Amino acid sequence: MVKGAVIDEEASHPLRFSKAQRLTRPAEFLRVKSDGQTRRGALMVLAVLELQTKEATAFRAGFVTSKRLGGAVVRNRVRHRLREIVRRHQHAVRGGIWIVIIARPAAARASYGALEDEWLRLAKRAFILAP
RNA sequence: UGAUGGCAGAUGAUCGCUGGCGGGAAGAAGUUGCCGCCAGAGGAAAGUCCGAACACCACACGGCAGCAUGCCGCGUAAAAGACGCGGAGAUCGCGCGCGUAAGCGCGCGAUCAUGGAAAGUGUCGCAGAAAACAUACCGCCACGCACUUUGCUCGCAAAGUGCUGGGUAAGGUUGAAAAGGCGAGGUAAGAGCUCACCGCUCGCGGAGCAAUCUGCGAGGCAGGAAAAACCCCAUGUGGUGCAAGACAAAACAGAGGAAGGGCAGCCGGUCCGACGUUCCUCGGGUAUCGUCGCAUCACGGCGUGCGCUAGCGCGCCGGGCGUUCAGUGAGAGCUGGACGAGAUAAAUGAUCAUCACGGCUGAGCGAUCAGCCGGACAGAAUUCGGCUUACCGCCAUCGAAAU
RNA sequence: UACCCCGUGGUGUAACGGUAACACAGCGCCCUUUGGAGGCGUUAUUCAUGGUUCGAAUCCAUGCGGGGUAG
Repeated sequence: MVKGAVIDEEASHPLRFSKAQRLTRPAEFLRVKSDGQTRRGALMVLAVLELQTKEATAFRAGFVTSKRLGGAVVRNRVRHRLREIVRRHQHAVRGGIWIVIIARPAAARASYGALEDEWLRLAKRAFILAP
């Protein structure tokens, strides 16, 4: 009864993407970078780490926008767009993985649509989309 | 095209992000997620160039060193230290006037880190005689000596040349800069040597809060530039920065006390004791998806909860501060209303539509319509006051130039 | 976020306030049958803009760029 109410509440906002679903600690980023596999694109680099845990937890994502992209405004905009792309496609991604998206300098001038196409292409190649 | 001031597109939809308050749910709790309401970047939030608040560390007193500042007045929390406003002076440019000239006066504009070069040390390349104590190169000048020529009254005169010592600083070349300028007198030649004017310095008086200006008199010219060379004088000045710093508590060092059996460990002495063990208290640095600092306030009153009290937390009302709007006032100001971001891999967003704005193209006599393109610089990070730099454009006021 | 340091040819370094020097690299020419070595030449808005000064790489101010330290 209580559990059902929780499910109903979650279903009312299916596209929510809170901080708990993001990678925030430096150790987590280092782990994905060293143990994960990377796919390189023109606008971004996608790194994926398979977790060994048995239970099917939701995936977690981290975003890297270095100073090479530009000023604070440019970096914020790119990070917002990448987060928006992952948020909108979060139900297409399977669970049990950590992913890190590193923006490359060309992403500073790319539009939202270009970033979205690039992300979908890389995600397909990395086999992280749900069946 | 310049100055000053203002603005930094709006509305809606869908999906989200962060914080606060209220509600209710899970959990032992820290917390976690849900629903509703409210709030959520700038004129530069930037650079970190100055200053302040605040925090910690250091601190007997005096001095030195170092650093900073440097015309005057006022304002500000900020004495001469950030800065603003006003004034004084200097330099440069333009125009006008006076004057033979040197120079002076007036107006407009721009710039100025604007104490001291008569305390000292050092510097001023090349060129030039000389670059700072004028030891004077070419010169100029008269006297003396020697020689030559001419003249004649035959040892003197004139002219010229050379030399030693002397007098000068007028003129010359150089340079960024040359020892007051210019005119007249004066002299063998010259020189402020003397004089007029101008500049300079000093003294006295007047105006001004002051910087400074100005009148009169005197001196006769010393005192080249540069202190963003060292330096001197005066004044000010502890250091580090919110990653400052405070707190919490797990584990781990360490200290003190108590309990307990003479043993599971070990030692001394021979049936007692130390270390160790267990518990309690104190305690240091470190780690932390930690908390506070930190979101306008070390203010007042009332209510309420906790507490023996002191006091602490929360709410409401009032007050102060800041921003902004409205009214009033010549202005200073006064009155009233509204509002007060707070993240931490770091919120304030993404997408779409409509309207407004600017530009271009096309159609139309025109109002206008259609299409395309554009919207900059840039993102709070302890807070505040300045400065500087970046910036698509739009609006208002004032001014200038050209056509 | 706070603080600190550094900017000279393509690279690494020099230069009391007085003509920007040296090495290596690059390019061109000479020498050589060819190449190497060697010789000669060339390559600088001293990060930018102002200021002080007769004169600035140097002194001063501001900006720009780069790097570092602190959890």
